[in-house]
Amino acid sequence: MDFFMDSDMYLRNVSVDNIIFGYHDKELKVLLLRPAGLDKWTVTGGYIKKTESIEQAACRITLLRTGLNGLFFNQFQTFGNPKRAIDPEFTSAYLSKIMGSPIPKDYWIFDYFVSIGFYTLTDFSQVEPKKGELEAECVWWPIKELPKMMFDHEMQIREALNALRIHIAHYPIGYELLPKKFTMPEIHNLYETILGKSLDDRNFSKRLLATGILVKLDERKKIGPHRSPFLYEFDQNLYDEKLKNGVDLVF
Amino acid sequence: MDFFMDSDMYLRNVSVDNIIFGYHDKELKVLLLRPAGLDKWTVTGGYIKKTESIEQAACRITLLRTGLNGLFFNQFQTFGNPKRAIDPEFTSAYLSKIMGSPIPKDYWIFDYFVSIGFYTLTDFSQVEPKKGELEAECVWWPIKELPKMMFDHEMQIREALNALRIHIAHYPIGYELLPKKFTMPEIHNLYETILGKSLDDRNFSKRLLATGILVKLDERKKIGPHRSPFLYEFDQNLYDEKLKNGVDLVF
DNA sequence: TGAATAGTGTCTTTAAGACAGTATATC
DNA sequence: GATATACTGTCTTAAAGACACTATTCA
Repeated sequence: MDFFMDSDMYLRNVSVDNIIFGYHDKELKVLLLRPAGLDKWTVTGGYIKKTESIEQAACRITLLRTGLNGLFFNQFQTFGNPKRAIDPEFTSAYLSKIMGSPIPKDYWIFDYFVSIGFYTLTDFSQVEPKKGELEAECVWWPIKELPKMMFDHEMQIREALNALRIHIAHYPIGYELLPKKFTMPEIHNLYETILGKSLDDRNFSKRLLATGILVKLDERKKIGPHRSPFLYEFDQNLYDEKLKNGVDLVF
Repeated sequence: MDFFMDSDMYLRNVSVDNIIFGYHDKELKVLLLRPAGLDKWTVTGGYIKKTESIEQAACRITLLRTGLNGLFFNQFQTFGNPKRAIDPEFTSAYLSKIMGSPIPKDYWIFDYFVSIGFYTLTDFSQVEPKKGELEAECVWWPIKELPKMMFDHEMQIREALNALRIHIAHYPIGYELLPKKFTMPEIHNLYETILGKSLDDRNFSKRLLATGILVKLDERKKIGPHRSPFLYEFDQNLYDEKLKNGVDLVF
């Protein structure tokens, strides 16, 4: 694993945790890793190269686990306190094994790590999760049934979701999470799923259309034995402008 | 200076920058330091002890510069990219002088620092700024006429102010910035000053009173050859509850 | 009585929120 | 025609925003 072999490449005592949310078909999931030999899970994360920014580190981690570049992401909170020092269970299971020789008790890796939290959004149906050498699994977990988590990662997911909910009240969302052409019920479901509550369909479409970011197409989606919904797409210019300057969509 | 003498006390490659805002009498200021021998200024900041949390570090820095404890503060953003590597001007002016011997070019202090940004609020009339050994000055600067700043600190101040403005749209403010008893015009000025725009006095008091966080006292403030305004104080319980659960005060 | 600031009420406009019936596609 | 989902309009209520006159204190 490159970190221990090339530890001079990385900044010390600071790392990035990247909560990768995936949405598809009414389901919100989060990408988690299970280190080999443990039955606890972690969010994706990694160290920061001396030559890259923290944002570049977050993107690199996303690329590593999803194979995708250019996804929407946001910094939401930085965590740092002495209780975040490395988990003894993790230590015994890995470090000495990997390092070969016994590790001095005052080795710097035992100091605590400040962790910069980002969240990233994608459509999980487009992603083949990629585990690393040290992990047994890399899997999308439904946000409603998380497994046992290591460190403070469950809290981090909670805080990330909270930040995401605040974010979508002030900026448009969906570009990275929906197919290029989508129906009103689809984007309605997206909002309901992320916000975790049901939204009146009439008021929802009224307000969303009022923002102007949607373009109604002259085309319907065929979806079985009932009325076919119209397709929409985002007005790229308007969407980008609202992403920059904000838009009120408090539901 | 303790950092270089006891560098083992501190986390590496990560620090706290603390933008201390001060308000008094229609003026918003920020506490800045001028390192001796330079004509550029910095915000307050410091390193993080291995035994303390990032929040404790921010409070320690506040105490160091203001002598005050228990002020309101918030984390707002973390900055980190290779361009934040130590300023050569700063380096030549200080480091080698302080360290005595020549500093190896690959010494870890030349790697870039991730900086966790906090902002803190206080009433600047209550504060006697305290400079450290390495600084020539520690002074309150009006937010509207900042001097030449080092690093990315001008941007940090801008982002901190932006975060503060968003904050006061969702949480009450004033407890740390106003005297215990204050008048409606005084708190009106506070909001106008922080938001940087004028607010209709009738609508302002209507909405602020509607939150219930103010208690009107049976007492007026004597202020010269004109009508004396009533004094108010915060309803501590309501204020604390709104600080926790939020309140909408978008002006 | 003049100067300076405090204090307050109404109207208009806009947005939020509640609510239910019709339309369409397929079998 | 049965079923399943799409689609849409109106009314009520609450809040935002614009706006101007009277009250008080003191010199």
